Amino acid sequence: MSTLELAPKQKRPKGEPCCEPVVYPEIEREHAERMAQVAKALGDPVRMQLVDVLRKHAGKVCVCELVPLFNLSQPTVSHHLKKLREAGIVGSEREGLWAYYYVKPAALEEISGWLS
Amino acid sequence: MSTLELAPKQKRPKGEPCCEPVVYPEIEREHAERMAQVAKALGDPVRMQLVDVLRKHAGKVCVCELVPLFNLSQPTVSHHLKKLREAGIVGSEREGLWAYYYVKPAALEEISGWLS
DNA sequence: ATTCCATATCGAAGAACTTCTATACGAACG
DNA sequence: CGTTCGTATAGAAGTTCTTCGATATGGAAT
Repeated sequence: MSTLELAPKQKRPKGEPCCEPVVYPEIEREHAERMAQVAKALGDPVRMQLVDVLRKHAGKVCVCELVPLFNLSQPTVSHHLKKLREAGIVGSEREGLWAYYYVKPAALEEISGWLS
Repeated sequence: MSTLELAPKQKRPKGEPCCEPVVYPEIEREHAERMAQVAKALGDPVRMQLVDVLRKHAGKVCVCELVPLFNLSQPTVSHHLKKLREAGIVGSEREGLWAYYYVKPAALEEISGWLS
């Protein structure tokens, strides 16, 4: 998409289109879709706070500690964690009865780099 | 949504305590909601590419140049631009028949800072 | 004035999301 | 074994999203 150039505006031609034809940025499409997937996963206040807690903790956090942070049922928190896992933002491990979640920083690096 | 107060963990009736020491959130609910709103607006590939185009051009871009970038109807692109405007990510100006959109960098700074 | 043009809004269809309750699963305890 | 506990999944209800075609809006040109 960096090679994309937008034509300057011209006076309105009678029967012709308003703008020059523009090349679709195919190369950047996968990039945008990957970042949009991550952004979408972060686009919920509950998941945003879940990620923040996991990030600040810089280690694994038990689900049983995450559930009481919200006025939500345990299955709902589990659902949000699953969404974050599907987006590649977090990973999880089982230890006996308990499940521990942690942030996978690589998933956030692409969008973070794009934003800055 | 929860105010993110941490309830004390209940330990298992028998055996070891359920979890590691409690983790406290470092971002407030309103902060998370604001950033989630921006992330949600970016959580669509079309809007992600729209913002990318506007950012790379570092100026105002006519809607008529944005529409042919996508295989979407003009009302759909207009709808996505409206979502970005509602999230504070872009602004728009009218000049005669044409509408020009531009990025408002401040909206991206908060989430950008949080990510890095 | 009237017609044309670029954009925004409306209304609807179908998909996806968030949340719940109920339940299933697997590990640990007795 | 059966029970209990922490977690995940299933199914359903209600809401929100994405997209379209149709139409409205308002500036510009004839």
